[in-house]
Amino acid sequence: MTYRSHKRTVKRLVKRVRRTLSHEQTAPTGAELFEHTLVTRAERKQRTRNHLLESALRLMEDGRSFTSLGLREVTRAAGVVPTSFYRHFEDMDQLALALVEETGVTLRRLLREARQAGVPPLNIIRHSVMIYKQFVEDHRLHIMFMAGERWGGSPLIRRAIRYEVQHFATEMAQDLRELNLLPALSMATLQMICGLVVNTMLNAASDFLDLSPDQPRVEQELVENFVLQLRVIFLGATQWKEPSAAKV
Amino acid sequence: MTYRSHKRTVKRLVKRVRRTLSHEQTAPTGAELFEHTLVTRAERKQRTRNHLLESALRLMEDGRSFTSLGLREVTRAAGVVPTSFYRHFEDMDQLALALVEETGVTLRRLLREARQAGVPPLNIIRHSVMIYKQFVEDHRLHIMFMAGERWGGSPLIRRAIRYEVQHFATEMAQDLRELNLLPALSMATLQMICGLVVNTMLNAASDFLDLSPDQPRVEQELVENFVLQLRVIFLGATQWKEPSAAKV
DNA sequence: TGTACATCAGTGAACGCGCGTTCACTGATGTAC
DNA sequence: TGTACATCAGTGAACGCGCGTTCACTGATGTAC
Repeated sequence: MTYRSHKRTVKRLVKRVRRTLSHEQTAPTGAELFEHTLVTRAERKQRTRNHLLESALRLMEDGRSFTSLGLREVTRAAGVVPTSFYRHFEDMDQLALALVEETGVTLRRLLREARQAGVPPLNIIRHSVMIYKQFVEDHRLHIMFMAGERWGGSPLIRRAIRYEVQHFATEMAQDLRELNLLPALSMATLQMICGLVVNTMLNAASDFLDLSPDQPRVEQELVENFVLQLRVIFLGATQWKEPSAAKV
Repeated sequence: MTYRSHKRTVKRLVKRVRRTLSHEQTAPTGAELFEHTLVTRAERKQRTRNHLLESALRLMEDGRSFTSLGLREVTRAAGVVPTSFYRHFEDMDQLALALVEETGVTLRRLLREARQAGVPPLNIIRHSVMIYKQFVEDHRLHIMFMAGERWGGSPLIRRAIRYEVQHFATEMAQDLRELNLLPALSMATLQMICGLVVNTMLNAASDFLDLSPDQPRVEQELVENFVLQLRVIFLGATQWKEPSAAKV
């Protein structure tokens, strides 16, 4: 079905080329031919949508906030006309929510990979920090967006991000429970501690990402500081005594 | 000198009123008379400047970011004409820096007051949290601004805020050292821990301020969570063993 | 004390610009037969 | 396979609007004598 359509599209383009050659109208470019013959309409729509999302992220790359982005600016960067935007999102807020969603998926992938890798043999915290640092660098735009709009964005965006962060902390708590790393702690306490850990992670991520790449010395200090902070937290966690009669 | 000037100003205004009465020109309003006779030019300039700063803060009250504020918007809220802005700040960034400065002063006041009050007799952490919560509510606009622009604002603003926060953490570390609450820890370690504490404080502040005032239940949970997180940190701190050969 | 002059916080008109959104449109892709 | 028609992603012109910034100005305040 789709294949047939493609064949016909090609034929039509060939006709257009012939028309062009004889009448000197604008010919389809090579890229145009390539595009048209390779993908369905739905796929192309999806691709434009992704361009919009990517463009928004890239515009924030050097520290600008999402709120300061303009709709026209984003479409310009994505290479489409402003009105095209409305084929994909109702307004900029909806685009932001899509970005939050994407970031949430990314974060969950981090946990899933950690789960599959299992507990590293020794030096758990430093090992995890290095993996996390790599992860943050691999997804710097998403993480920057999330960390930056976490407290700064519109209330709508903020709530969506808070939800994702909470979700992440909960999943982390469940993992800790299953790995039996802190067997003495109740689920509520694990959750509280994971909240603290996640906040510390996000702060550290912002610090990493604000670094210019030519400061290995400062970077090393940040990593060290981050490792030590997590050690303090987990040291506190291992020493934690649950109150005999829990309130909640 | 100034007093004399005032007397003359009053006389001139009286003349103006007489002129008005006889020629039906616009008369100075009561407020105008009041203002003019009460303050010097420098004081009035300072007052307008404060109005600008306050207006900017108030516009951010329901969650908008500083970056999204317009110069005209701020002057409108302050009750002056847009061009007046330039008598006080070069641009919006400079106004933001003034706000950061103000917030820094405010934060230092918090520490000073804590220092004068001394160590509370028992339940140090919960006691401190309650004082801190009150403080955050008393200076909600400044704290909101700082917490919100901390990661979200322009690089310039972000750097200024980071500086203030670091300063605050350092001062806190010195206080802990002087109070001898954690005698086993080196200054570097104290600083690292205070960094963690300050981050946790700012996160908690953002949580407090995002609450609508009719959620006492959620508020209570937030306070509780905050107390527990600080306990974990300080529990970890008391158990901390400095490495035998410190690197830094 | 009064007078003549300087300062400068705040005014108001004007500018060019990019914004978000509307609308009717184009023409490749998709579907029915 | 070909034909006739429907769909709909992307276009391009147009709109009214608020923005930041410039400029020459006003007139109360401040100063010198």
